[in-house]
Amino acid sequence: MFNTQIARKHSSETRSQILDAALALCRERGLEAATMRDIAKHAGVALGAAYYYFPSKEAIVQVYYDAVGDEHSLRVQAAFQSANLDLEARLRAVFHLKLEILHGDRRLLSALFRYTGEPEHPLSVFGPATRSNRQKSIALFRLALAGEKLPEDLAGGLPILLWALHMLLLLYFLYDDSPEQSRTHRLADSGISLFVRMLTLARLPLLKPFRGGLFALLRDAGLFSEPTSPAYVVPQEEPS
Amino acid sequence: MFNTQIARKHSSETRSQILDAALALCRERGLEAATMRDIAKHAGVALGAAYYYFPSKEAIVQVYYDAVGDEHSLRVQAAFQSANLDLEARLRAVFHLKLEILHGDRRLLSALFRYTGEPEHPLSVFGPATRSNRQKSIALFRLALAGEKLPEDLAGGLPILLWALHMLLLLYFLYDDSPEQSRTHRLADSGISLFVRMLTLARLPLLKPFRGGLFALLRDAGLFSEPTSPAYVVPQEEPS
DNA sequence: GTCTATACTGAGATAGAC
DNA sequence: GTCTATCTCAGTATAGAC
Repeated sequence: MFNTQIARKHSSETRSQILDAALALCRERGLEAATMRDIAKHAGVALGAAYYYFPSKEAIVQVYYDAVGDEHSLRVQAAFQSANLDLEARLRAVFHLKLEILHGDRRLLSALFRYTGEPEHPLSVFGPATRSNRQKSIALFRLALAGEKLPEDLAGGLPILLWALHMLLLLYFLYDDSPEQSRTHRLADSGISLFVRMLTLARLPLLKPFRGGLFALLRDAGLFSEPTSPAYVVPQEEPS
Repeated sequence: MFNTQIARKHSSETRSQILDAALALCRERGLEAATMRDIAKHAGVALGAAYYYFPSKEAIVQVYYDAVGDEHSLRVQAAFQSANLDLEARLRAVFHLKLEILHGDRRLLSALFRYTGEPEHPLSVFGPATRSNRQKSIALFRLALAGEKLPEDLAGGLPILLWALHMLLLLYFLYDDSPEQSRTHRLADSGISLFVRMLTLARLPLLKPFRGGLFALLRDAGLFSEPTSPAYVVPQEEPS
């Protein structure tokens, strides 16, 4: 599998030319329709060069997936540092920044969703091969919740639950034909608002049976048990 | 697109030989790995014959999708007629019968999920082209809820919500490596139990703000508004 | 190590003979 | 209705220029 560390060995700009051409073509016409030959042609290189840098079309999607995650981490951290936000505002930042990054990339996102039903595939967003992408994303939700006083099970589980809901939102985003996907943004806001209210409600003893039932269900589903390296919080930028 | 009505024009058994071979191969090795050439060979016909009956490989998946839906409708109706079940038992029947039908077909199901992120694709389970499959499935959940006294918005929305949850369960099913996917079955039971309890809770006036918020959210998401032909209840078997 | 040119393979899909 | 031959094109392989 391609990974970004190898990139440094290649001195020229050829790689990014190919990547740019690939992403542009995929944005325009989707992954299927963007052939490696077209990509190479648009990048001004031979077919072999494209395959030299990206062993397959999927490798390009992988790089895109990683890049989106990194960009999201950077922007969320910047937002959290630049202002003292409350829980709702932090969650809104996480969701809307993601949507902003993906704005215009719905066809690329479609390409990624394609492997969702194939657990063994290296690009399955729920599969073992993308665990580190997932962990980085979950860490952002954990960061958003960091200020809250929560019982341990919730503190461990809610970030994963939020991540899962955010994946559902991205699916909604793909189907959202409103201008600029404004419906998706509104849905995110309503959902976050409801989530925050429920979090308050969940502390009421009256709702214990409900809360217990729901979270037992999520725990059974494994939603609360994605293994995490305890020390991991947020991806660090390597000094170049 | 292929549809089952055309089938009658083809007199021979060739079609079902091809279909059987195709489904067997796809169950065994997945859609990608099952080539049309292999399918034709296993069915004992030439490549051209396979394409004569199924204009594309996707057409085979389409036929499978339709067949699963029809089989599910038949079994659910049979279960509901053979005994007087309460709500929880009816919902269990709908969920477990679906899982039984799909048992052993996880690779085929994977193939179907592949198009979930492509709204325009004829096989997208959320797309306009599969609306009738969806309506048939939603009708079964409506049937399961039929005995309950519900406010109008819930009566309209809950079947769609249950259908959406059932799709999530199928995704879980694909990732469930427990023997015979027993975890999925248990999760279905817990989820149904919780759903029924929540339905009771939702009637308490105390929870009005919560219920209002959640259902407003789902309505905004469009989950409650999939257009339905009012007269439609359950697919009828055409007398042959 | 970086890249070009070109030919090969395998698979979906089609045309036309019978 | 069925077969054989063929087309197209993604992806691969390779040989070699620099």
